[in-house]
Amino acid sequence: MSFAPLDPILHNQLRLAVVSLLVGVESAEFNFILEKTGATRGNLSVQLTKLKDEGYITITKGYRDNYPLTTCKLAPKGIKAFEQYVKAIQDYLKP
Amino acid sequence: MSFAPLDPILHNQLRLAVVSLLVGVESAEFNFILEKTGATRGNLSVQLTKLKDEGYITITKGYRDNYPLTTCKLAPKGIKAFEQYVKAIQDYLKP
DNA sequence: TAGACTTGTTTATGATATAAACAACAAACA
DNA sequence: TGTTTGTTGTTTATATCATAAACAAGTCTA
Repeated sequence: MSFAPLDPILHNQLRLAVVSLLVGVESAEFNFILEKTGATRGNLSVQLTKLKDEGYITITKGYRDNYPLTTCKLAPKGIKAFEQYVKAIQDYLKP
Repeated sequence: MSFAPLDPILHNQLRLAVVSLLVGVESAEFNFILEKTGATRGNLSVQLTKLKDEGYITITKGYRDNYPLTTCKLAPKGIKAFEQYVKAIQDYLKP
């Protein structure tokens, strides 16, 4: 096999976008990610949960101005997985 | 949306590997692709058909030494799509 | 001619992605 | 006050997709 396997958790447009976003920042709020990715709330909620379940991100729930506030932060496992994914997909991109 | 959409036809490990392989060569036989990608015959058959239906590759069926011989070649549409995909996914890989 | 091999296709099913529907609470307004 | 609109997310229903197992059609060989 000349092609490294691609982490199926990251090989999804929205999840990859989320992790890519988080790599650049300390943390990000639900609505910020929503806007940057253009996703629907439902889809984003599902994919954030998946990333959390996988240990790629941590999710903190709080309140601000009386409204729920969900904050996401990349976990070490997520960082490693992202770096690994970036390395792996290079094999596919330059023939 | 800060992230360009990723062509769903190419955003699949096996199909991306196939197209990536084909970019480098004039054409490739079924078994060659099979070996290079490590896929199963069934899965490869399905994904090649999908790439053909999309107009990304052409498939030529013939015989060699009395056995069926399936040969694949990248079509112009496939080349463009691949270049576009490579460009698009860069947004996701460097934060 | 029976059995094993080659080359691929079809199909069955389990997983996945996504949007629609829902929920819980807050604020505005009548 | 109470009802209606807005905010922030979650749950669920469905349609699609990826994959391997089963199948098919022909070939070789003993």
